Amino acid sequence: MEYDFREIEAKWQKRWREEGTYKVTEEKGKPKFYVLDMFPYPSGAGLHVGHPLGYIASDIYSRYKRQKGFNVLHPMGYDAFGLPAEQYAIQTGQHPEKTTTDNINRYRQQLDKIGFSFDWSREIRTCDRGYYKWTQWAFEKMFGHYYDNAAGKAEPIEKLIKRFEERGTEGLDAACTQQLRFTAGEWRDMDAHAKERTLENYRLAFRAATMVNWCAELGTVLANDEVKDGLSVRGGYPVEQRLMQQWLLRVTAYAERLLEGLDTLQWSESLKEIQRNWIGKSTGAQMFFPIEGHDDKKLEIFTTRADTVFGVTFMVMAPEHAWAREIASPEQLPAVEEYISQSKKRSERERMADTKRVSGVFTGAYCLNPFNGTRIPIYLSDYVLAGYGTGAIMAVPAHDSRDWAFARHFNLPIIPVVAGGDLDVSSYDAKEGKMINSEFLDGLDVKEAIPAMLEEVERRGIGAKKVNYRLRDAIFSRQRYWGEPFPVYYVDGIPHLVPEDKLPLELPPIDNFGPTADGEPPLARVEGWHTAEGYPYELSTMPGFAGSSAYYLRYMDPHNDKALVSRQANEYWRNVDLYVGGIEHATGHLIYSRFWNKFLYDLGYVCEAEPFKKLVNQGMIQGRSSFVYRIKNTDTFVSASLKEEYDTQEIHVDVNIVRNDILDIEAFRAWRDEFKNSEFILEDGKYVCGWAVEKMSKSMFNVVNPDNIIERYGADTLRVYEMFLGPLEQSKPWDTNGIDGVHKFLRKFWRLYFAADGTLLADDSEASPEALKTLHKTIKKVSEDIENFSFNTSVSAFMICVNELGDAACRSRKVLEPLVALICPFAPHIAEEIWEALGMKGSACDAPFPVFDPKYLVEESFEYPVSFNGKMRFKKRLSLSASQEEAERELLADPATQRYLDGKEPKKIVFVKGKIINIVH
RNA sequence: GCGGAUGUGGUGUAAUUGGUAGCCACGCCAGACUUAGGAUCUGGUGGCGCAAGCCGUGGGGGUUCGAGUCCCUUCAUCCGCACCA
Repeated sequence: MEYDFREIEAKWQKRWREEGTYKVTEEKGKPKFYVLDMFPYPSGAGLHVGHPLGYIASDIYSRYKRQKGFNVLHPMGYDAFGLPAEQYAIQTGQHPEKTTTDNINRYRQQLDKIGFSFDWSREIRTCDRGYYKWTQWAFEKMFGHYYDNAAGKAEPIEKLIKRFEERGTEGLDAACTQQLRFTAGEWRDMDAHAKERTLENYRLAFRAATMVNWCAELGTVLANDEVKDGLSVRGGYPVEQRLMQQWLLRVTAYAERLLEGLDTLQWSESLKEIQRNWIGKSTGAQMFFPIEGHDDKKLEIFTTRADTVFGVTFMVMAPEHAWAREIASPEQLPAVEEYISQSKKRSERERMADTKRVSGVFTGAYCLNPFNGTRIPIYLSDYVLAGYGTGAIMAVPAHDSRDWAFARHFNLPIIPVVAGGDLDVSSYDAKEGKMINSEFLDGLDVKEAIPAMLEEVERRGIGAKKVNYRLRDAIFSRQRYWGEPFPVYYVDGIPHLVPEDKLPLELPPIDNFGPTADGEPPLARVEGWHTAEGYPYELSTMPGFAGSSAYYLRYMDPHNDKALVSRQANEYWRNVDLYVGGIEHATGHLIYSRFWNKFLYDLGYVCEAEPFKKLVNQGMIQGRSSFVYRIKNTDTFVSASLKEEYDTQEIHVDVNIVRNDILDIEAFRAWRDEFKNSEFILEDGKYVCGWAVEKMSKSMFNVVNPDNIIERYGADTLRVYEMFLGPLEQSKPWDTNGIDGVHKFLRKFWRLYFAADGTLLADDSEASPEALKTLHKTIKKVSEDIENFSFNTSVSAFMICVNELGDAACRSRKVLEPLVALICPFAPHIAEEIWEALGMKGSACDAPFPVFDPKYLVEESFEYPVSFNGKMRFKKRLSLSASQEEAERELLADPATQRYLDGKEPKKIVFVKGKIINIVH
């Protein structure tokens, strides 16, 4: 009986489904382990072989942990709201709900064939009303809270209102959009609109008019992480800056905690670094520079280099700065107006595109250096951003390259205050060297001068130490249909929440998905999109990241209609022990869900401050495209290594009709009509294709579908091969060449247990020491590899194991039984089948994972290398019990040693761990 | 510009963490078998050389008895941020 993977895999997948093998419940006293994959967005194209890579790795780890005795939560679901389904709906008129359901069904079929140990009873879909109820609920909680910096946590907005009534803003330290100052009396005098506007300055979910990334083509705004190089990530359409009233989440309130929390996480350094850069903390000072002729105004700036204040030769304000017109001198005002309107016209994209161009205008106004009273001219320039710091800087051209370029362009003085560098060539930006021209700082090192100056700034009352973050609040509304509706209605323009017991506010059906004629979001088309009293609901919907921000919590308790997650379930499962997914979510989902979790943590709904303890980023699977070379203007194709002799054109060819770079010529002729009369110039009777690594996509004809692989080789082969391909975290091209090796390995594995006629070979004979050694060597290696996510090397270890046991004709159950349990995480179907054939109890996936016993690896003698002057010459076998002196004596007596020493005396013999390694002579 | 990662045979990769470079596979070569296959099995396969041997981990330098691994420098590729003061 040969290894019939088709029958075996169908049989076990059916049994797992029917018996609910992978269903888990909370079990007090049994240690839990939560393994999560980033759930997929079910696109219309289905899965290609790259998608399951991370799922296979996490499945191996889940199965391993399960065999190690853990209660493993390993769920799966779908991130089902989002733009592509809606774009498709606009093009075809098909309702996103239908296409999404179709796609999900297709995904599920594909996933099921791979043999995952998901507990599907916990499946969630972000577009289900029972799910998005809790997305809306969390939003309402954010609306109802503000962030108290003094308390270091979110607090109910009622507390803030009470405070305003009693003391106004006095002593308030809260996260906000703008620093406001008002008294209790002023608060009481505000009308309802003013009060709400004031509260929205503090709410964690709030409305504000902000510059947003507007994508006209998609008809919606996008978050910063949804835009790349001025184009939308989805679709690649141009994005422009626009001032719009939007809902936002005050993510910045948590900037410091998001940063600090990183130190507690087992994430890759590179990913943590990406998040640190995105949060962009910088420590420095805010300082006030008096403006000449405006006694009531001091120009506020932020700097990280307070030490260079004696090198300030001009000031720069962003063109959008509130005082830009006010301080301009009458002579300069027209030029200032002109510059402001010009830079308004330039989009963010243009500003990004020519960062080298220097532009600006003198305002005619002057500041006074608060340290030495020097008059400093104030300029406007768009290299200063309105949205960061205070929108104004002190310029130190000697030590900042942008200030240097500006000074050169406008012929402004450049005063060095740190020794070093050649200021005729460039500025000297390094934070090292001795201070000069700086009065009391002279002679100090920069590293000493910075803190000394900060002290001095505070002592003289010129400013204060200040921390700035680059992180921005997340824009939370999308002018689209296929997303969570905001549970918000407006009374006289003031937002009110849909009562919690009325949630969810369901997404109404619709049949035209485009924006309305006057540019309103699609929900404006819905008749009756208002409360019973007739108050209109919010028209925009929530962005894609809303539904994915707390989904890991919902898996803990997916059917609960009283809470997002019950306290009991949350306290058992706590947080995700292992999260596997792509690095592309570094500045999106992985920031938002940490924020979301910390917010719920502050409110006491969850018991862990961080959602994902350990995170592994699987690499991207790229495509490996194949090419044929057509001689221009002919139907003749020339084999790859001969192509230089002709004038050829490179054409992508479907990788599925190429094997080991050899083209299937008949299949090629049949592939497309235009190739049916092709002629070929061969080499060695074969047509060899060229190849290149490219993104896996239909247009490159390099998409490989897992269903085809499974059909031909089986799911176990696919699983093992995907792991064998290389290190999990590394990006690599998919190359179906080589899969035969893995498939051959599984067949060899099968033949360890079954003769050609299907009879079981395993018997009760004693295991040979060699076989036991092989087994335990493999257990050791595989266990260590799984813990280190080094699955490719464990596959190699299995291959060596099978080769050795095959050569030794090992039949002992003492070796063959543990081996099944060992391979089960990788190839569960074949393992179950053999487990059953061996007559073992229960299921292989519940079998205890074999434990390594070092006693089987103990040897009496050891082979070690002998090198001379570091050059390896021969190997020698030595008794392990020998002392170093004995070993040395025996080594020197060896004729081979004498030969290499060639009569010379050894100067030194180097021993490491009792082994002789090197003889120096 | 700043930050991070990577660089090893024809290909994917491995290397006991400073100790025999190339494990395990793919491919290729030779052979066996055969109901001729996209089958199976055996042997070989880093380069140069008939050989002893020499050379080899992007390049150059260093530390060390010994370097793919550590340090300096340089080049290339990929990723993230980007006028963030």
